[in-house]
Amino acid sequence: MQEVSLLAHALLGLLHQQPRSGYDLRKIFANTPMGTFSDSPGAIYPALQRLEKRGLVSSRVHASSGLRQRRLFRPTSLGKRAFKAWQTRAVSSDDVIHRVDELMLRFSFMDQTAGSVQAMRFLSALVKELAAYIPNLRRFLKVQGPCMPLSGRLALESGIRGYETLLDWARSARGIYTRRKKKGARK
Amino acid sequence: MQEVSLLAHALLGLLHQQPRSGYDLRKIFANTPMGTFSDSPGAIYPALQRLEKRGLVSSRVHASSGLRQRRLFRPTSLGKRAFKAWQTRAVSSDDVIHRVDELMLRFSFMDQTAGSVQAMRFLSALVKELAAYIPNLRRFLKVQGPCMPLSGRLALESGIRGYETLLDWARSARGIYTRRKKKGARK
DNA sequence: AGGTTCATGTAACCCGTTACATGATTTC
DNA sequence: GAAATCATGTAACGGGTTACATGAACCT
Repeated sequence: MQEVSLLAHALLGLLHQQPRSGYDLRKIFANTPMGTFSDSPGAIYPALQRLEKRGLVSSRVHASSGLRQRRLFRPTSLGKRAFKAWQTRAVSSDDVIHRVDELMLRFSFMDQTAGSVQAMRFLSALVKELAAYIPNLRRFLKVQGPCMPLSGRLALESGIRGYETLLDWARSARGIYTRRKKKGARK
Repeated sequence: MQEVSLLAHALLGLLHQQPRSGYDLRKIFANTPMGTFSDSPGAIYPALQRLEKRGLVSSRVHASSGLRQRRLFRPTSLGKRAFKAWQTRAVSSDDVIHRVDELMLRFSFMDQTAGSVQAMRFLSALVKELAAYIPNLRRFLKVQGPCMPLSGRLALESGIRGYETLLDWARSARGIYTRRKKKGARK
């Protein structure tokens, strides 16, 4: 699949849950914690058009029973495959350094579309990369900190704590999947 | 000041520390934790040109003693004023929801350019907005969590923990400034 | 009848990405 | 003298932002 924007992946993920219109998607971005994405029509409608042009979603106008007409989108089988391929890509150190948002989006829809085995694999890879990266940041802070201004040092400390929190989260999330799997096997 | 991109603000902040060339700035983005910004020449050189066109930075070619020529940039007085105005803007709930990165960048250079009083003001406002916002997220998780897929719920939990970590950090950072100020006053 | 919400679009602009280009200087 | 690094740029492309536009259905 040709590269598709982060917003487009968010749309594709949401369409995996159920068919939705552009307006539905806008409301999600406007009213839920997924609101880190833009809810502007100028972002969403063109993104949906591009997805359709690339054959990743299909749409049909619904004008059911006196309601306003809505164009409902759903992923095609190509779209489903492409989405899963994107989700299950290897987690690189570059992802951790430059694209944490994308990683979290990939995980958000993981067990619906790729399954819990993939989710665990993902979390393990994330733990590994974070555990490798955080010491570099700590080392940088230790070496460079003394010659940095206070606010700069504190800002860096904030970033590091964010990564540490993410690492804690990833470990506990992995634990949840592990316990869940054992319980499933015991049945 | 007309709106200027986040990257441009990062450049302007770094130029407040000392005059630098485009290449210097690229190296900073390539080799330090400020690497969330792009180090590509196609981003940085045009951004510097725009800053110069708007009168926020000035540049002069240095060809000192057998070295390669470097174009050194420094903020103009207009640039300094604009940067400080940007840093000391009120912290809105919208900033906390959609532009945390920008908030952290604003803080990163705070005590060099706006002073520690502004830094404390900023941290207090940040604490206030975060303390107001986080319960909304917790509430959403409690209400919507049960009907969300596991990975979605966990992703949201991760986001909330990130905000909680940021709140903890902001409180402790404020404490550091407060103690520092008292100590300064005692002298 | 008039205002609000639903619902879908378009167009200009800005700017970051990617890739390419160029030449000088240092290093081996 | 070849390779790597220093140093600065340009051009095509993609896509998000902002603002505007349109009309149907619903509410009062």
